Order: sequence, then structure tokens, then C-alpha cells
Amino acid sequence: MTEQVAKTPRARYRAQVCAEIKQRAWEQIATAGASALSLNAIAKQMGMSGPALYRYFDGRDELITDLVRDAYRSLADTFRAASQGGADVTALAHALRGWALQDPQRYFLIYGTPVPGYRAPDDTTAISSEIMATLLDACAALPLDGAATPFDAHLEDHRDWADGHPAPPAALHRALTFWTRLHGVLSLELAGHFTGMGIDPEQLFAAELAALAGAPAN
Amino acid sequence: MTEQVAKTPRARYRAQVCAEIKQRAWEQIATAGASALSLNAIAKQMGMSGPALYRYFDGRDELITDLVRDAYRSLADTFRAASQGGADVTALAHALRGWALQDPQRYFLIYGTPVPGYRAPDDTTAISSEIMATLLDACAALPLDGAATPFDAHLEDHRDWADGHPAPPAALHRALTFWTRLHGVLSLELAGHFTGMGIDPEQLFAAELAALAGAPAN
DNA sequence: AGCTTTAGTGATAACCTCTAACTAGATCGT
DNA sequence: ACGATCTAGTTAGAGGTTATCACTAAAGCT
Repeated sequence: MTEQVAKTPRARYRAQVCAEIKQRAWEQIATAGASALSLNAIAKQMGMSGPALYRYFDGRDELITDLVRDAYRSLADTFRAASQGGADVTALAHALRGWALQDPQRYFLIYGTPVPGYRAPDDTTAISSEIMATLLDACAALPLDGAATPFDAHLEDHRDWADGHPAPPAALHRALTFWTRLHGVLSLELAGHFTGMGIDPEQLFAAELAALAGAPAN
Repeated sequence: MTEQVAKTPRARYRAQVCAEIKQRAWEQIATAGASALSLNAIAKQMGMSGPALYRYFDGRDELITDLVRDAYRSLADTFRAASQGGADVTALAHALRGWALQDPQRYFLIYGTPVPGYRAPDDTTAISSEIMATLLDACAALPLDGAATPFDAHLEDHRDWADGHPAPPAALHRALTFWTRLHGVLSLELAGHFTGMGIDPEQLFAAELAALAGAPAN
């Protein structure tokens, strides 16, 4: 017999409706941003009226939280797929950029402007450290021969976030700069801050990546 | 006689009310984010009811646009002040970080998640290029002796955004990486992505700044 | 003094989130 | 198979928002 993904037909129906709600939410977010997400509009699109959605999500915040979780999951899966066949820093970088360009608002849902009161659910930090782990693997595989910086010394004492990964401090440093530098270029590109400047964001991204994967003394 | 900042008493009153609206808006943004800005709440706080604010701003978007403009202006002034007495890249960096930490939501108003439909007013690009000009001055003062990268070659052909600044391509490159790298660290710090990791964002910022101001081959 | 301009009002429409009470139908236990 | 239960969906409504309209009252100008 086939593996039952959802035991009862009711649960099956429920899961399907849940998925359709999320799909419409993603479409709405992609075109108008997360702040314009409207439960009412989603319900109307699905042919049911208003408060019916509260059977599936406890409210707008709950739905967005779920989307944030899915976004983290999607990024983690993309990273995992990109690191198949050898953890390579440039493969991860291109996977990251492709994933971000595929749906900019999804990227901003994770790395964009935080709403002051909001706190991400705890399980996202677990996924986030999964992402960091594959990044650390790739950075540990790089040749690291530069002189230790003061920040490397700081990392020696504060490596709890690496979650037991045996990479040397220089690799931790490299992972952090990988994250911050590529995010720097990507977020400005996605926000449109390079449009009208005439430069090609992809080449700037490539230049930063080359600096990251190349000479260690940066 | 003193220079009349506002000719008629009516204009004077209007300017004052306008300023108070903006001030309340900033308070509201600082505590709850720009998406939670409520014209109604501002009006209630000021003792007048609802639609009165439409005498001063054409609507919510118009008000936010004005705040964005003020934010750009404030950053440009901060940069200008920091570059008094010699254009120094580290002085600019510290000025930037101080300005960002002073009001994170103001930073995000400029560099945060963009709302898909919105286009910044044209005069902000003028202020933005003023900011870029002081940054270019500081970067041109750095010793630049690294080998030309492919991206430097690209910049040779796409230097219109430098607005006639005579800096060599390597300096343009440095200015761009100054912008993207520090924004990368800063935005992640302000968004709280380092909290719980145990590392000190200031030291990471300092490390990136050292790389920027130091060895050119990064 | 009288006319014009302007600040602020209340009413209203059209949205939004979210709660409460209720109905109709599917599922489950016996 | 039938009755109890559980659930998806409904309408009604409270309270919030942006924004427009028509109106009043006061200030300024000639």
C-alpha cells in the first residue's frame, strides 16, 4: 500500500487548503511585499469569505511566521543541494544569489527590515545553524594562511554559534564575511540601489566572491 | 532685522505643525517600524481628529516619502560633518555606524526592504550622490596599489555614477565595497541576526573596516 | 468692512484584522 | 445504521485603518 501522507481525508483536505493559502500569500508578497499581505484578499480569491482562514492560521502574524519558516527551509535546502559533491564556497554563493533573485521578497522576509516587536520562532534558528554548518564546511575547505587578525582572536573565544564545528577561527571569520559581504551586495541589488548607476551587480557580486575565495588577507 | 525663516505667521504655524507631525511619525517608526505608522494615531496624539493631517501631507505615502528624504539628508549631513578636516575612510565608517545605531529604523527606511511598487523621489538620488562624493574623496585618499581586477575594468567603462569624480577605478571599487560590506555587517546587526551568536558586531565591523582601509588586494 | 484663503470638523465609504454565535455536513463510536 | 461529536464554513459585528467630501469658523489680505 502507498505511504499515506495524510491519514484521514479530512487532514488531507486541510493540508491542501493550507498549502493553497500559503501559495496565494507568496504571490501576494512577491507582488506587493509582506506588509501588504491581506487575509481577506486571500480568502476572497479562494472563494470563501473572511474569517474562514482563521480555521487554518491563528492570524496574520501566524501565517507570516509560517512563511518565514518555509523561506528558511527553502534556503537551507538550496544550500544543501549546492553542497552536494563537495562543499564549494563559490557554488554556495551562486546558489544563494540564484535563490535570492528567484523571489526577492522571500529573501527580505528573512534578511530584510525587522519589525521591532517580532521574534522569529525558535525552530528557525535551528535551520539557520544548519545553513551555517554547510557554509562552515565550505570555508574550512579553503586554504587559510593569512595572519591571524584581532577578530580571529575574538572568535577563538566566541565560537559557540559554530555549534561544535571544528573549523579554525580563520574559517569562522571567512564564513562570517561570506555572509555579511554577499548579503551586502545582494540586499542592495534586490532593493534596487544599483539601478541607475549603470554598474552590473552580478560583476560586483563576482568580485566580492573572488576576494572571499581568493587571497586570505582581506 | 532678523532673517525671517517663515514670512507669514500662517506659514510659520504650518511649518511647526508639519515638524510636529514628522517628529511623532519618527517616534512611532522608531518603536513600531514604518509599516505600523498610523496617521490617525498621530492626529489623535496631537489633539486633532483624523483627516486634519491631510492639510499637511497628501497621505501616508507622502509623509513616509518626506521622512525618507529627511533620512537621506541626515545621513549626508553626518557624512559631511565626519569628513571635515580630511576625508578619512575610518571616520566615515564610524560616523555611518553611529548614525545607524542611533535610529535603526531610520537606517532601514533607506536601506531596508523595499516595497515593490514604490519609487524614491528624484531628489533623494541627488543627496545619495552627495554622500557618494564624500565617500569617493575618502577612497581616493587611500593608497591603492593592488592589481586591477576584472571588476575594475568594468568600472572604467561604467563610472557615470561617480558623477565626474576623478578617482581611479580602483578607488571607485573601494567605495563600492565600503558601501556594500559595511552595509552587510550593519544591516545584519541592526536586524538582530547576531544576537544569540555571542559575537560582538562592533568587532566584526572593525575587522571589515580594517580590511577596507588596509591591504588593497581584497 | 468684506472677501478670500485656510485649518479643522464630522460623516461616510471602503478596506483591514479578529471574535462570537450559529449552521450544515462529515466523521466516529457504538 | 444511528446518534453524538467534531469541524469547516457562514453571517454579524466591534474596532482599527486610509482617504474623500461638505461644511464651519477663523485668520489674513485688500
